[in-house]
Amino acid sequence: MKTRTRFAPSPTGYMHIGNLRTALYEYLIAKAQGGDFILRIEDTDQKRYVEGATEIIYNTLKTVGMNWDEGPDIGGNYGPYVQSERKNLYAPYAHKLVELGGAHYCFCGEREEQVDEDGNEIICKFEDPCKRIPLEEAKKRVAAGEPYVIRQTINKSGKSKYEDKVYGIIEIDYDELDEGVLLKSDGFPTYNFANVIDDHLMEITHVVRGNEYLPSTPKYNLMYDTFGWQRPVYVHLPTVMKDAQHKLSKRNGDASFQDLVAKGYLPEAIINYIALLGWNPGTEEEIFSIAELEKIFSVDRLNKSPAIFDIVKLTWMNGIYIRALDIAKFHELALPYYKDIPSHVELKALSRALQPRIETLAQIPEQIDFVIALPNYSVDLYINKKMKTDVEVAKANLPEIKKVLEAQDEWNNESLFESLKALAEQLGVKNGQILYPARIALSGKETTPGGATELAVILGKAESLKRIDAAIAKLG
RNA sequence: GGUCCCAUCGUCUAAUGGUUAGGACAUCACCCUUUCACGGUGGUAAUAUGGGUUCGAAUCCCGUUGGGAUCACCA
Repeated sequence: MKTRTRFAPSPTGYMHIGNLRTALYEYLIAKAQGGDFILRIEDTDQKRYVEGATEIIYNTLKTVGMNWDEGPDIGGNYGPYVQSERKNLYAPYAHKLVELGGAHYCFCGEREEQVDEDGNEIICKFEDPCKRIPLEEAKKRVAAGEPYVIRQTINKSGKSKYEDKVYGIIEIDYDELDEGVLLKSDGFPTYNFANVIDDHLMEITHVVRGNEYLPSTPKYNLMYDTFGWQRPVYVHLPTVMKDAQHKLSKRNGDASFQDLVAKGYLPEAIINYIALLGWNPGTEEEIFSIAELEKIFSVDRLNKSPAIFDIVKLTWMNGIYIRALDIAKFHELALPYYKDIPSHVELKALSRALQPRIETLAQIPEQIDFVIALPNYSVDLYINKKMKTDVEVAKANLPEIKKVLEAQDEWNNESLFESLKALAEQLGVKNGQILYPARIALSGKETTPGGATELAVILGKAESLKRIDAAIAKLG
């Protein structure tokens, strides 16, 4: 049988990292076995629907290259792929389940507050009195227009048992399972019901989801069994944590995929990083494209313990991806961060200097502020022990540097470096005693993206000479 | 609280009864060097805890501790 997995998000807002990782594993499980990856929108809770949320889901999946084989926008043989459009499909199954004894009509009405301590009000959930109403009578009340919901009936005792691909055998006592609502009074199914019906009708072979569903899975199995349907293979995933105590969640303002992209992280790096959060290839390699992951992914190597999302390691990995970019591509990505740059600046040279030095694109502005305007720096910057240079050295050498630069025709890194090195030799001083003061004069900063000659190329000849002049004046 | 799940360096993880417990990030030191990076070399750093089983346990079993999940007409 062809492997089919689905990503079934609710359109409730941004795509957070845990969600994206779940989608990724669903995608990879399907693709590793030559199967299909289906996108299904679960919008049965009308109250939580957020406008534009489905577009975010589409865009995110497309950006990272997780192309779905069937979905709301492209259709498929198992549509529709939006649960609200499937609304009329669920009720008949719910009524059928009642006939089969797996569910019952419940007229308890909505409970405002449930009483915990010795109150009798929570009995509806575990031992619903409505399930003792004779079916014929219940049907009459339904036909008469009395409001009702359909609840799951759990009459079994003993232990339920199933196998999960990650966690192994899970046994839960039937007494622990609540008789939850399957069909709401508004006629919509709950997740508990809709996912079973849809996964069956869409012939989903592997149900992949967060491990918060581990305890409720026996309820779904009961339904599969009652309908006489084959249970799917279960793959429950450990949680992605923010720290040892807290789950990563959008509500707490934790980074979403789009937040990370906005902060200058590359989608490829994000995918690579989250693939390794709870899974490993069994080798010591860490850098994988999604296409490579499709080839080597296997559920056997999925981990069961929760993993903490480490932005520091993601940042390192992002740096790897940035450095691997060809310079034209990097330049294109960097361009939006080049704001307020004067026209004399050589942007290509700037990109070349930046690429090996940054780990996220968002680090660009802090690196290039000196290009926009020379900071009002302290002359103490000219003091550097290792370079054997100080204010006096700068004062003596800067006018010589100026002469060389003025005479320089070929304004590129190699030629400039050769010329200044020659100057050092001619003056009988160390390279650093020329290059260090030059760099400070050009940038006014202690650390810069590149050495003196690289900065000169970035700034251009006119601006460079202007800054050297300013430095000479400053030193007095 | 009941139930379920989890537990190797600070973090992500490898080692499916026998390894000097390996790698990566971070961190520290050194090298390279035209500042800073990049790159290179090396160091610090872990089997939560107590019992078993076994010739031998990170690995299997039980308890303890710690953490997470779940118990909605949310998904």
